[in-house]
Amino acid sequence: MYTIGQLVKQFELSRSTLLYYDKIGLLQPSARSAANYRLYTKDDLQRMSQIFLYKEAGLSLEVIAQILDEQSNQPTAILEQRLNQLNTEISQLRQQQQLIIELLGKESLLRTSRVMDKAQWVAILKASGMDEQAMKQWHIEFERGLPEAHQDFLESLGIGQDEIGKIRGWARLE
Amino acid sequence: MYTIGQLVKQFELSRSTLLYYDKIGLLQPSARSAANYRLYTKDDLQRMSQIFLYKEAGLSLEVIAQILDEQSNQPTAILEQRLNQLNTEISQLRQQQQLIIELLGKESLLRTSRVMDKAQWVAILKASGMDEQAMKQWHIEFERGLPEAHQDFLESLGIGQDEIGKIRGWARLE
DNA sequence: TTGCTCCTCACGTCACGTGAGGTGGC
DNA sequence: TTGCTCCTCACGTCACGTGAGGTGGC
Repeated sequence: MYTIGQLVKQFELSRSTLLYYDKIGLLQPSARSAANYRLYTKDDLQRMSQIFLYKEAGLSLEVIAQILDEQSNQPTAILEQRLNQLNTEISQLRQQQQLIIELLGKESLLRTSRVMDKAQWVAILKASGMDEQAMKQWHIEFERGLPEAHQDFLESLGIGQDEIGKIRGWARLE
Repeated sequence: MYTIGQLVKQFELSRSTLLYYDKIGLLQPSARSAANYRLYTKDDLQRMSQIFLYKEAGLSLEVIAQILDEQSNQPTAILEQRLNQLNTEISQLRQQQQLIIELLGKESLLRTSRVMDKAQWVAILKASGMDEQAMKQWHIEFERGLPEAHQDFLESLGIGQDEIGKIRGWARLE
């Protein structure tokens, strides 16, 4: 049996987090001491570590409760859904980055910031010995092997949807 | 003079958003009609479009208010800070992606998801004609031109910090 | 009178953090 | 008695969304 303070040390979380999980029914201690202290069993710890894992994947507590309490709903579908959501979230954040770069007047910051643009990327590929022909081939292979990731990568360079469409178009054809 | 409904149409936002901005003092209409309707002037619209822009960059309303009300605090520093914050946020989301991929048992989903790993990336580069030597050169150029982005890119492939350290190490030396 | 736009509260959200005020075991 | 860990409310957070109940202009 473990008290709330011992759980706090095991997993790195706060006392109020545990209180909250108890309140919403996500993790309720299996027993109470004579002095009304919360007492957690090993099973409770087990459940807590599951919760912790899914939280690291960014799932909401409501969804985590669903996974843990209804075996019917397999986690696979939910995780795949979260994966998709992550893609949209990341691309939104990248759009914010591109906007800020624009607002800042571009040139000065590109080297220290971690945002790349098309010109820089091409320059690096050329400097390492790639020619036009090889780059074309690279798009073709990228599109064939990982079409979604290809789209995503081009977006990350701040290339517009129209140009991305063109690139992917000829990459698919050849 | 524009009513709240007209603002709602101009910018695509909700009535309650405007009410909220009024309440917290971020955007208060310059006048009221006889019937106590909020009346916004062109200056108010101007301010609203500024707010909208900064919101798209992901700034909090509190920070936006600071930028708009105190000219002293130039937006540049704040925007650069947000840029850094975006980098950490994005890399956190990528870690969530990598974790989910692990949980899902990897293989099945890599093609449809947008997450790449090292092996796939190398395969594409090779298929487009790059050899070991050229890849080494590519790391060297990447490190020289955009060191931060290089780190970031390697992280996005799910490569561990230790291996990243090694790669960047020899890329800097040669 | 009927629609429509507008008004002002007040409460809910998500995952806790932060007191305030109090109790039990060494 | 002193520390320490624990307890139970209750209120705050951020950027709104959602009613409830009511008013003014065509």
